[in-house]
Amino acid sequence: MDTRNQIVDAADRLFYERGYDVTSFADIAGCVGLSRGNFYYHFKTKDEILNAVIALRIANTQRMLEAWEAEGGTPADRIRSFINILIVNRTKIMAYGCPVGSLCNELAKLDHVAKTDAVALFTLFRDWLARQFCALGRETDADALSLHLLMRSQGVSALATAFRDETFIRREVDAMQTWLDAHISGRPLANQSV
Amino acid sequence: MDTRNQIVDAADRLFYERGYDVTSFADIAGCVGLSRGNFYYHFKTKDEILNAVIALRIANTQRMLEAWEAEGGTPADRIRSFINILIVNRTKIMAYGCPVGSLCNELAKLDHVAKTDAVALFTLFRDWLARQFCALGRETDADALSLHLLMRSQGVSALATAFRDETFIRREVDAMQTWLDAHISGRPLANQSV
DNA sequence: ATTATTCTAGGGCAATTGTCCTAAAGGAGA
DNA sequence: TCTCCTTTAGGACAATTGCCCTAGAATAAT
Repeated sequence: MDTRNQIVDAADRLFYERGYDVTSFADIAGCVGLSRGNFYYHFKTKDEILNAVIALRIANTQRMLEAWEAEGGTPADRIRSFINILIVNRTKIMAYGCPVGSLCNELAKLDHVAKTDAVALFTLFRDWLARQFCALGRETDADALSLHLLMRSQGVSALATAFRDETFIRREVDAMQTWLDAHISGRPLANQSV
Repeated sequence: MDTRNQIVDAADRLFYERGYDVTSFADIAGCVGLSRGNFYYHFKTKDEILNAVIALRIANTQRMLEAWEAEGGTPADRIRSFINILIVNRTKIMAYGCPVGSLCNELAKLDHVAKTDAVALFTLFRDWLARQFCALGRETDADALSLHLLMRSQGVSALATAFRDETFIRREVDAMQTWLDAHISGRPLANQSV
C-alpha cells in the first residue's frame, strides 16, 4: 500500500480511538513510521487529513451497504445486518463509542467546517435504512423509522461505552430486532408509529 | 460568587461547549477575567478542574432529581420529567449534544482517570430511574427499563446534534412517553420487556 | 499601626502544536 | 552516465500548551 493510504488509515484509527483534535501530526507520522517533514509532502494541513479520513469512511460505508444489498436477503434481513453491527463491533464500541457519532459530536463542538461532511455518514445510513423500510411497504414513515433505528444504535453505543456492559448491548439488540419484527408484520404497535 | 466557583462554572460551560481537552487554562482564565498566574493559585492541574467540574455536575444532578421527587407527582410523572429534559435543553443539545454522554466518550478515548467519576453521572440517573420503575411495580426489570430510557435519551441527543432537527426530537420524545405509558399500564408490550 | 494571610499579576519554563523550507536521496527515462 | 521528478529526512518557525515561581497588592487579625 502506498504511503498516502497508510497515513489515512492510521489517521482513521487514531481519530476514532483518541479523537480528532487530540491526535497530532507527530502521532500519525510516528504510527506510519515516517518523518514529520515527509508527512507535509502528502498533507499540507490537518483539515486535509480529516477530509481524506471522512472520504475513506464514506467509501467504506457505501461498500458495506452495497454488500448487504448484494447478499440477496429481504429488506428486513438487510436491516438486521445494520442492527447487528452493534454485536460485531461491540469491543471497539465499548472502548471508543460509535465512530460516526463521536466524530460528529467532536466536530460540532469544534464548530469545524467538515462537520457537514461527517454528518453525511449518518445520512448514508439514514437513506439506506429508509429505502429498506420503503421496500417493506412503510413509505409514509420510512424516514421516521430509519431515524428511530439510528437513534437506538447511537444510544446503545453511548451507554455501552460508559458502562462497558456487553449484556446490555445484547439485550437492546434483541429489543431492536423485536421492534423490527413488530413493524414489518403489517401490524405496527398501536399508537406508536416509531 | 467567589473566584473559585466562577472558574468551575466557566470550565463547566467550556468543557461542555468545546470539549475538555481542547479547552485550555488560558480559555478558562480569559472567560473569568483573571490572569493565568492567579489561575494556578486556585487549581494546580487541569485534572483538578475536571474533578471540580464533575463534582459540580453531580451535585446539580442530585439537586434536580431530588426536586423532581419533592414535587409530589407519581413515579410516572417523575420519569416524564426526565424525558422532558430533551425538550427543555433542546437548543444546547442540538448544538453540543448531551453533556454527560459527550464527556464520558471523550474521557473514554483519552483513557482518563476521571472517566469513572464521569460515568457516575450516568449512574445517578440510572439508579433514580430504576427506583421510579420499582415504585411502579416493575421490580424485576427496573434496571433494564431505566437503561432503555437512558439509551433512548442518549440516542436522541446524538442524532439531534448531527441533524439539528427539532421535529425529530419532539417525535421521539412523544414515542418515549408512549413507551412509558405502555409499560406502566400493567400490560407491557408482548415479547418486549424493554 | 503592624503583622499575617489571602489573593493577584506577570513572566518564564520546557514541551508540543501545525506549518513550512531546504537539501538530498531514490528511481526512471534518455 | 546524465537529467528529471518523486519522495524523503531533518530542522526551523511562531504560537500555544500545562505548569511553576516570585514579588507585590489587598484584606483581615492583632
